[in-house]
Amino acid sequence: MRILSSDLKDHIGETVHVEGWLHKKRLLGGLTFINIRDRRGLVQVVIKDKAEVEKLRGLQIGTVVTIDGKAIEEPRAPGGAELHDAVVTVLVPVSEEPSIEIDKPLSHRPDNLDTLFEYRAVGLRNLQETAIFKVQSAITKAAREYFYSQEFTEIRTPKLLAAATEGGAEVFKIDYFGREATLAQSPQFYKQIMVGVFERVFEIAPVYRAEPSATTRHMTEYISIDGEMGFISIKDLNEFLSGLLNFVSDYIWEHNEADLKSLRATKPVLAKAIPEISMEEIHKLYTEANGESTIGEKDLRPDEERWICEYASKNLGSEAVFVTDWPASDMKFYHKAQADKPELADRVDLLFRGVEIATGSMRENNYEVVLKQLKEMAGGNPDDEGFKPLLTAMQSGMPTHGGFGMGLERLTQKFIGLNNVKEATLFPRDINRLAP
RNA sequence: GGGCUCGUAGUGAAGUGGUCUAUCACGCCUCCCUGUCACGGAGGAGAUCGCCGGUUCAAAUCCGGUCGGGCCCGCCA
Repeated sequence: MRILSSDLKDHIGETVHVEGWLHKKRLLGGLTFINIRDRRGLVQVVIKDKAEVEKLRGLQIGTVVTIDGKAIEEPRAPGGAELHDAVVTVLVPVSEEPSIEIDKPLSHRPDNLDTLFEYRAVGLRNLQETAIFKVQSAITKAAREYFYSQEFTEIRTPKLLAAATEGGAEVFKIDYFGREATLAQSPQFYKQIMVGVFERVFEIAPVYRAEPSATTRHMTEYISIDGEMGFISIKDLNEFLSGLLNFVSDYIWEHNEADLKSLRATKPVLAKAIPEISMEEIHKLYTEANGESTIGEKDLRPDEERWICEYASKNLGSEAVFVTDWPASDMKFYHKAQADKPELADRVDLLFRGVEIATGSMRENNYEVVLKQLKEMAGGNPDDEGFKPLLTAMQSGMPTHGGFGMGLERLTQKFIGLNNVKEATLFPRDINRLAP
């Protein structure tokens, strides 16, 4: 029966069977140490029999082996236990040396990212890389748990669409049996429609954006954590996002502390209720502090986003901050303007450690108003098959509702402290990269 | 789309006109080594310095083009 690396200490004195990948060889003459990697981590094997060592001659890291040996308690071994009197069986020999190292940390310098991604198939076996994606897996799990705890229903919506509808970002056009189709930029309309069904829904799925952006925070395909809920106000939305971010942070630091520490991540300081600052106020503060005026601008500059996060960290006790009161002139047709201040949109952006990780807003739920906004703000045709389902839902009874989209990779990047969002992506897609 | 910047063994780096027949580290190969865990030691193989053209007695190094990256801005998650 196979024993996993982390269970070795429970089998001291027994002869056990281990299966995994050769991860490291250290030959000291009469004594050889090898590390075997399995899904839990590494197990150290000590081999004295030269004939057993010879079985591994010429074989590279990655070779798939089984080891039968005696589990020994040994304080000098990592984890306090190791295997002795090992019998090695090579299951899959590997003679090609890896193009990129997998037993030492890989370079994440911006100039070297291309190499990092080029050799992803083997480079991801590097335990430092693995740690990033174990954390990401935990983030996804935590987010999902939080949604369920708040009575959300998980949904799946199509990514192949008839037409570009949402507006804003560029869309990918593809050939669909001779017709033109597009790839979804977001599940926006579908999740709103589903509020009429389930009241609270979420989806964690890829979205596609054909923007020719070449920055450390953009990709053409990324995972969007989308939530949408009915019978709420913008305050409820902020409260939910505060709860979500705090829950995820606490969860990963409880369950993945070793991974996070190995990546030199620090646990973020987050206010239970993440502080809110209006865009106007941020412009004012930034202008006062930096002498460069951004007053009146309809968006935050990237540098402003970084600065306000520093500010919030120092003065408001939170490394995340909400940006509220966005100008209505820039809002999308399905957004809702503030009831008492129609020049402002009921929208909020969540900034975390210098970047925007989520955008949320209240949606216009009045059919007549949505219809008007669609025509006037988006120049859209209500009879377009892309708009019809949403409008039908509006006609069929939609409560006040709102929701958000959050970038999983950006969230991962910021929790860990990676420089580029692509480092938090197994196989990143950007304007230049379509493989591996 | 605009601006800036980089390209040297499998990987990461040094070298900014001549002694470069290109240096170092990791990895790889051979040998030594009984407590390694970024093991240590001795030796070895591996690079037409992204590509094309130009300047020069002489180019990895200077210039032009080209291809491929990266960073910032716009836009966004």
